[in-house]
Amino acid sequence: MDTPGAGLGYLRGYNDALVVGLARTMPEFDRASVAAATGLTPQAVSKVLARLVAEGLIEPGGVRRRGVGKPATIYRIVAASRFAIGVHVARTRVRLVLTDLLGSVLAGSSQPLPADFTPDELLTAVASARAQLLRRHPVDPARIAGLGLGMVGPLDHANGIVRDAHRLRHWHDVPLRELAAARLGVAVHLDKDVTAGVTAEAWRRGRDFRDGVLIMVESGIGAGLWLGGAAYRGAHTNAGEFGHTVVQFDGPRCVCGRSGCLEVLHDAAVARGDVPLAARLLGIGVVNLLQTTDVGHVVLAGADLLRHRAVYVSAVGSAVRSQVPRADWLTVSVSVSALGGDVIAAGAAMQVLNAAYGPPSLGSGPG
Amino acid sequence: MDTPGAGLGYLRGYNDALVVGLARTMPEFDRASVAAATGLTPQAVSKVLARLVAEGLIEPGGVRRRGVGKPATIYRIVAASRFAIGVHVARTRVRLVLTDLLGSVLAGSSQPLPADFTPDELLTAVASARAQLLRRHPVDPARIAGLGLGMVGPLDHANGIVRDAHRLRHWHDVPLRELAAARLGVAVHLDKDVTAGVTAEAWRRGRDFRDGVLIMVESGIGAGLWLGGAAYRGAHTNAGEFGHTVVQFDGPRCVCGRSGCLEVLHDAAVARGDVPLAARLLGIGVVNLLQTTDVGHVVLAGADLLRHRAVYVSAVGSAVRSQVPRADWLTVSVSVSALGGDVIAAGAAMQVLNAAYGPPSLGSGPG
DNA sequence: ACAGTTTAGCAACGCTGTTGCGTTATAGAC
DNA sequence: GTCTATAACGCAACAGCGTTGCTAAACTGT
Repeated sequence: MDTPGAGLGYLRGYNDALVVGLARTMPEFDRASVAAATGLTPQAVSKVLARLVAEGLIEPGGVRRRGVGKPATIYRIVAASRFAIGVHVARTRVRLVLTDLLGSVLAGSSQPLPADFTPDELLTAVASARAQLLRRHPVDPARIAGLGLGMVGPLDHANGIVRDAHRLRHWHDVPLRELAAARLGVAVHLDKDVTAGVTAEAWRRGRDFRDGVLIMVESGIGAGLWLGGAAYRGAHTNAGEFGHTVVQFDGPRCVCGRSGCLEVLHDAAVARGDVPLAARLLGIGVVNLLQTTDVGHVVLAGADLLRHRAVYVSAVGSAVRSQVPRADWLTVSVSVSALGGDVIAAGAAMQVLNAAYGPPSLGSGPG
Repeated sequence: MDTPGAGLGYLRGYNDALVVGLARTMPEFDRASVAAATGLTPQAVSKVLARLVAEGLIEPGGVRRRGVGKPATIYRIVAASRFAIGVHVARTRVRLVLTDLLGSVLAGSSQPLPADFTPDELLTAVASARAQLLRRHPVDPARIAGLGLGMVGPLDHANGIVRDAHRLRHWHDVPLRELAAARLGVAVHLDKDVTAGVTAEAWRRGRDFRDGVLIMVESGIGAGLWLGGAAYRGAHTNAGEFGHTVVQFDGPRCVCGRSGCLEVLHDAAVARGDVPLAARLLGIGVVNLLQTTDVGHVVLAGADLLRHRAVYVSAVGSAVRSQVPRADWLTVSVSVSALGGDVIAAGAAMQVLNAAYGPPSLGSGPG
């Protein structure tokens, strides 16, 4: 990958994204508060706000009187100015959601998938679900920023190619991003399901969520990583293969070839009906992840986890409280995604929004 | 932390750093190759090169004839244009090195530390070792970019405060960066030892080293993380506490309170004289780390590891080859740091260089 | 000697955020 | 009712970034 030089366009995109980011989490804001939060001069903020108003992303709405002096103009984000469609490709069905610029889910639609579905069968199902979705909740097509796909890896995010989707035949080196863009006629984003999921949390929570992970338990265990204010995918889009970290090195053999993987132990406990043990094991894995990445937020998700939601939250929460070294400054929040079972699909949509209205990427190589 | 807006100064710093980064790894280069590598126009590269020549960081040296046409001017980095001093604070001694802009170690100097040394005793030892170092290898003081400190955590990198250095009394909430700057009269950088170490590898290897970890085995096991082209420290400068990840959840109790930590198992094996087992355990931990972070480079370091260097390299290498899912695109390099026992001190020096001549930081929040 | 090719750099330009300062709208005092 | 202090807004000029257009310079090959 090249390390591109930066020009004025990068600057504009970055500062615009900074303001959009503030706008997402503040119900209303004025010029002064943006200037204070960004360090930009009020005059520079005026120019940014003018650009965003021209694009329709924000709108002025009333004034704020703070005693003496001319009242400040108040701005609000226009949630319905942009939309995105997110797709969660699971093993037996595909789930689509429509979100607005705030990341709110407006509507959803599902389609079953044939066993061992092909790329073509997937795209047929997506096209049909999209039509149903937009019938159910019509929006101006010009305002749809694009369509995001979240699915199981391994895949190559940079080039939009599915390498070898786990437990799916017909899915070796499939250039899905291009196929989908051609078939559906929109800009397409392809990423791992868990990375899409953590993007949903980051987009909705804003700048507080600089470092976080999304733990997904749903036919396997994976983690989506958001590190230093951006999705982290690793050198080969393979980061977060959290289920295949060993927590009992002399334990039972896993399908991946290693012994005592978190996933094999967890699934065995679930199979025996011992969900509390499964949740405790997940807690050990989560604390391992915290020791390694030191993130501030752990978000739990996935159909298999949500089925025993209370058990998992309690086990992971107490693991974090008791097994992370005690220090008042070492704070970690543990929660279940507010998006529930839609988090992956919604996150796929928000990856599209993040690409268009989030900070531009640089490939910032060292020195 | 604020998320600062970006101005023209950021742009300049970023593009300058891009070129310095190329210059570090290319023995000689011309305008065209920089333009191709960065995507900047040749004219923009001319301006950057002129700035860097004016600063003395690079110099023109001869021409390159490529057949017909006017020969291209070739440039070289001036290794001796800048220097930095790096300090590795260990439990019983302090090690200083002097490096140049390329990250080459020019000279070293050590001092013993009293048992349970205080901040003041440390700074006295550093001042004395620095005097010795500069007597041994005199350099223009104006060319010394600063002094970096690498030591055991937990600490607060952003504010330069040692929180609770592990197994050291007198080290609670010590504002060491300010104390050292006042005492030594130079710009000071404070970071965890392992983060300094991985910075050394990144600074010397350049843009190939976008994602890598440095594994250090030296009175404990830790990892320094370099993710996405920058040091990754986590939300509380506590990332990389790799020794306290559990690899045998029903294993023996560790000092940290958890059971079956990598470190407690590893140290027990070493204590029994079973270094091969210790190395195998480290290999399991390294593969766990790879599953989580998917980095392209694993660098081994630390006095306890170097003592049995061949055993560790072989065990970790074969673990990576046999336990990471086989795929031709999933390439990981495993090596021992070429800097040997100086990697932490040298890395602390390179953190200073990276701050001054590496890419400026943004705190790029999402959206 | 000349043509063709490649590199270097001056000058004008568009765009970024910044600075200086005049304009506008309010609350409070007279 | 009028005036003054205050706070926010925004026009205009500006410095500095990379870009574009073009000319000059330095080489090889004919």
